[in-house]
Amino acid sequence: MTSVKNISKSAASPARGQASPPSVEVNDHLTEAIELLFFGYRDFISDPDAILSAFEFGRAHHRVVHFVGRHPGITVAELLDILRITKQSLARVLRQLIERRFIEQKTGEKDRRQRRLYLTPEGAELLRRLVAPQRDRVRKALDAAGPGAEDAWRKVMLALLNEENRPEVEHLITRDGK
Amino acid sequence: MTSVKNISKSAASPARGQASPPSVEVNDHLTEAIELLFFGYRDFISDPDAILSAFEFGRAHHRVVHFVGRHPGITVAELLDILRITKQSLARVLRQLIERRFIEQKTGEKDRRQRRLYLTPEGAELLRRLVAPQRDRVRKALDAAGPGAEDAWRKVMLALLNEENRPEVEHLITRDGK
DNA sequence: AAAAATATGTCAACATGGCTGACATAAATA
DNA sequence: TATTTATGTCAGCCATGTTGACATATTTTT
Repeated sequence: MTSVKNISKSAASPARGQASPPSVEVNDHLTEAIELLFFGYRDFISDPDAILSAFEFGRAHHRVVHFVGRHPGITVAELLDILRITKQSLARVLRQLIERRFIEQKTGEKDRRQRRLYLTPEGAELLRRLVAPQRDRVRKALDAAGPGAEDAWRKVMLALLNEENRPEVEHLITRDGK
Repeated sequence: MTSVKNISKSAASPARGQASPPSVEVNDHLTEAIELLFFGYRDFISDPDAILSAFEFGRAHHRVVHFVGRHPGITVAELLDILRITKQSLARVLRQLIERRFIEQKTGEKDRRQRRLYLTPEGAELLRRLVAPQRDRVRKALDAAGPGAEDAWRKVMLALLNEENRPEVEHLITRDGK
């Protein structure tokens, strides 16, 4: 039996590193921050995966369900703008979500070319289950970091965005209806 | 000519949302934080992609180059622990990086079964180019958020980690040599 | 010394979710 | 009426994850 099996160790033990000190990379706070983002995001998206696999869905489905839940009646074009993927990529997961009745389409009232997207009750329930562990995680992290940390954290996260995306994202996350 | 082309809009205009107010999702600070992570990470990894594509490399290569650069002499098993992928997945990108002389292997001195990994000068140069925009981005974000924001941000990011990974990551990002 | 465990590599097949290109339809707009 | 827009769809490609099986060299255990 091989020791390094075909699985990534479930709770990876610390790399028992004999690795010698770095050559090219300096160990400054910036590099540490880069890795915090990498590891933080990795863990952040880990919770929903187990839930999704029970439905035979993937992260792509998660994203669609999330943003349709946040923006009921969103059009396909708007969703594409948020996700930054092609309509063909979206179509694949969207079709599955519609077939399995997690999302429904309604023809736009003003513009009947549009297919406005809504969560069904099942879709809303799925979203609740997906979002719960992420909310927990964020709440605990903000609590643990102490009062005032939230403001600073948000400022940094917003400032990480590409300049040109900042207005959009500020609008999206506050969802002030436009 | 279709209006929603086969490309994700380069600098997506704000979703010109007629979307009605949310039903299931409450618009609290936690949900906003979740989306900040999503959008923040999305932009954060966007810079290196252009550079990588010029080399016909992908994000998988980036991750390998990054962690080999940070931990010269790292073993394959250790790298697998960090990346949490299978050795078959790693093998594919590692082979390419070795063939094209961005990474080299040296048989372990103590344990001759090990293949310790090092960046070649070309690999180190590639890493520098990949990391530069990310460092810039983080530095600007921390500056923009004002003094003291860095500490709070780091605390939150660390607290976002799975409990069991926290010691490992703290060790990795500070790389205090074990 | 022989047996077992470990570190690594490799082949083959498959799944997910990106991508491009081409084309189709219905509805709105010029 | 002609064009543009919003959406959908087919076909195929690519990157990067997965599992399972097996091979080789080396170290460790018995």
